[in-house]
Amino acid sequence: MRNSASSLLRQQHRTITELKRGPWTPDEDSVLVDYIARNGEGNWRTLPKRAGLLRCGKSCRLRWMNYLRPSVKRGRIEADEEDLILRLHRLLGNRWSLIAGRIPGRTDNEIKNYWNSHLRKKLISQGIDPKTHLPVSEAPVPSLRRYRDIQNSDPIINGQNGCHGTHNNNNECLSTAGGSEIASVDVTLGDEEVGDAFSSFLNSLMNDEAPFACQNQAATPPPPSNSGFGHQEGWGTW
DNA sequence: AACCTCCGCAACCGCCAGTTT
DNA sequence: GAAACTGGCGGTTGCGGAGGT
Repeated sequence: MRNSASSLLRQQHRTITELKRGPWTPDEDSVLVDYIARNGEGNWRTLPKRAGLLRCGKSCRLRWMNYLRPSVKRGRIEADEEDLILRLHRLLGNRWSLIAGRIPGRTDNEIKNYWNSHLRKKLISQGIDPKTHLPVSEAPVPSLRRYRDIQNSDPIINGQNGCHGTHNNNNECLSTAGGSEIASVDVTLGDEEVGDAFSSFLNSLMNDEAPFACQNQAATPPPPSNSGFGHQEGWGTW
């Protein structure tokens, strides 16, 4: 315990005395880009030292992921992208990385910022609860029936716009289950049963079996990921 | 011109889950 | 099996610019 405490202190001391924070300079950007071009991504912890940057690995990763990657699309969010964000958020909630994975070139950070600064306010001004996507006058917790209505009325979710099956962690289509399964759940269930069914639906989302279409499957094979949902927004070297 | 407020966005923080030792 | 390490995620912060007074 004492070892880890002193290690932490050393780490903090190092952070305070050696590591740079705040906005990145063009010079730092080019060092990072050059390094990754030569050596590829990964090993973020040791990357700064090897690249000669006075940043923590986390900061380097964030800068690369959100700003420097060639696949990152800059500029304003288009109307169709906004529409897609709204629909995906209605289904997934604040699962920014999952949402970003379905919008080529956009990062989770960008979508999160756009949501918080634009879309959330837009919905509120329209009298819609940004959490439930329902009119504020309605019950805060969506029922399964309402959930089914959302799915049936949404071409992205109900599969009229591309694939609509289950996906694994690599964002590959596995089956045509998912949305249609949920949509076919008996809506005459009692409150508790509805709660259970809804919970299981949410669990399926937690396993990335989201019943919505992903339009970019073929063109954008995702990188392998060692964590739950995978980071699906890019397809460079991982 | 100076000050204030608001807004957008880059960056940071804390936590978690998966992997490695 | 436990601890340490690593990468990733979502929430939050704070800076800088724009616009208003």
